[in-house]
Amino acid sequence: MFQVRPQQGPATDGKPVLHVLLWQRALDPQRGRWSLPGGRLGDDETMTDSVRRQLAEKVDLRELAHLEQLAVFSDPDRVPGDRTIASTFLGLVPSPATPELPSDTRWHPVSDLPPTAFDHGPMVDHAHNRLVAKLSYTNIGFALAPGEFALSTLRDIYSAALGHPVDATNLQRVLERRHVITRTGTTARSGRSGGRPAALYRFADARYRVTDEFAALRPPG
Amino acid sequence: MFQVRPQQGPATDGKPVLHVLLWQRALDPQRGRWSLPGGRLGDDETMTDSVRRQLAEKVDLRELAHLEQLAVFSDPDRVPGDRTIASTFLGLVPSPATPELPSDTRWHPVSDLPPTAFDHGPMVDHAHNRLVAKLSYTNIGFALAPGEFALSTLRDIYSAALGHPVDATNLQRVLERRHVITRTGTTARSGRSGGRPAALYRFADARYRVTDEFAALRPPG
DNA sequence: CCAAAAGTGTTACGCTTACACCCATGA
DNA sequence: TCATGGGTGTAAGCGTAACACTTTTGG
Repeated sequence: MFQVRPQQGPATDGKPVLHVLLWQRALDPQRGRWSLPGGRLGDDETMTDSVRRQLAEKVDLRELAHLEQLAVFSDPDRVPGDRTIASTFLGLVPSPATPELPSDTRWHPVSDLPPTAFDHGPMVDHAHNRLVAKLSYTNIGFALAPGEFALSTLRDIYSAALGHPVDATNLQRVLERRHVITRTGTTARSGRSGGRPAALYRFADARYRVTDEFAALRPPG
Repeated sequence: MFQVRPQQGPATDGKPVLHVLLWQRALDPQRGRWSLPGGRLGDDETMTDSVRRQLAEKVDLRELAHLEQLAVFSDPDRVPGDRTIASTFLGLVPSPATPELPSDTRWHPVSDLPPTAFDHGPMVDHAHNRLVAKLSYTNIGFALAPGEFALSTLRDIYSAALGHPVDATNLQRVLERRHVITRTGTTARSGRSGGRPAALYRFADARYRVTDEFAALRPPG
């Protein structure tokens, strides 16, 4: 479960950074290490249903804008004890939301993960890679962005999720040409330091769609 | 399991076409329909091990040049009876090989599938889509091509797998620039109808590699 | 009037497709 | 020498990144 949120800590400038939701294990094995939310699959539920059920214990599911199956981790020794197979999912939470969290649960910057349990570190890496790729050729950004937003906000979100700077100008034209975002017609008020008020946009669809099979958002340089 | 092989049948010109290996069910449920090879996962085997074990019953595994996990199908009603979850794999067999097959097993053109069992039709579609995508940005072609080949042969293979015409000239330059293929230095003899002898190439690596994250092989037009 | 932020116009570049033209061989 | 297939050179198209310049607001 990923969300772009302001960087924590006193000495930081609150710049938006991609975070992942982790949960600290209270019991052995691997007590104290951080895990992805999850659990066992019930006999009569879809995997998706199961994931939603597991996540409901951690956050308010109304915040979940996208949920999608990713890879399966099936090494027989990936966890001690009985053999278990983990099917990972990509969940996305839009940016301004601040779901209440249980005390054992916390958002962590993906670029600075705490010690992770089992194979959950590689799982996060893999999911992040998929997110980066999908930002290029789908409209998946809708699940990270607010309902309406200024382009500079969207740039910050893409930049955080992709892990490299993004030019707002070019992002606008790319996403408009693909009909991924449209202007609402309204404009935001300008901030206290002045500046021209920004036009507001929204995503054209609130459902996952492949918009351009061969598109790319490249890092600068 | 995919392979590019000459089109079957009397009235065809033997043009290479992408085929998938299917197996005809002898027993109910769905007797007579065609299935992907597979079976249950043992307690102490990796999924990959399990797949290799299942496939060994159908073909000589030395022919298998690539094997990779794809999506999981987990709808509780996808098969009757006990709830089962299917994890699909992409297997590739190089082109000139002609593995011996059991009598209930046959190669079928992916563009003309027989009635398939359960959800195996969508599974084949999905695997084909992944193959097409990966031909663009990885060296996965090595697993469909012979050890050495003329460029026109490789063009036929790519064309069959992608499902659209491919220009041999451009394929050469694209794959050479990415260091996916290299010249062997030798040349093939020209066919009985004359023509300039073709230079022979081989794939630089015989292992799966992402060669260019943002590359594309587009259909003409 | 100045600083700050947003938006526009334009150029440059990389990668891919398209296609006309030249090369080598067998009959 | 002609037909056939292989190979080279080159141009065109498209999409994206880069960046200078203009517009609109607040102090």
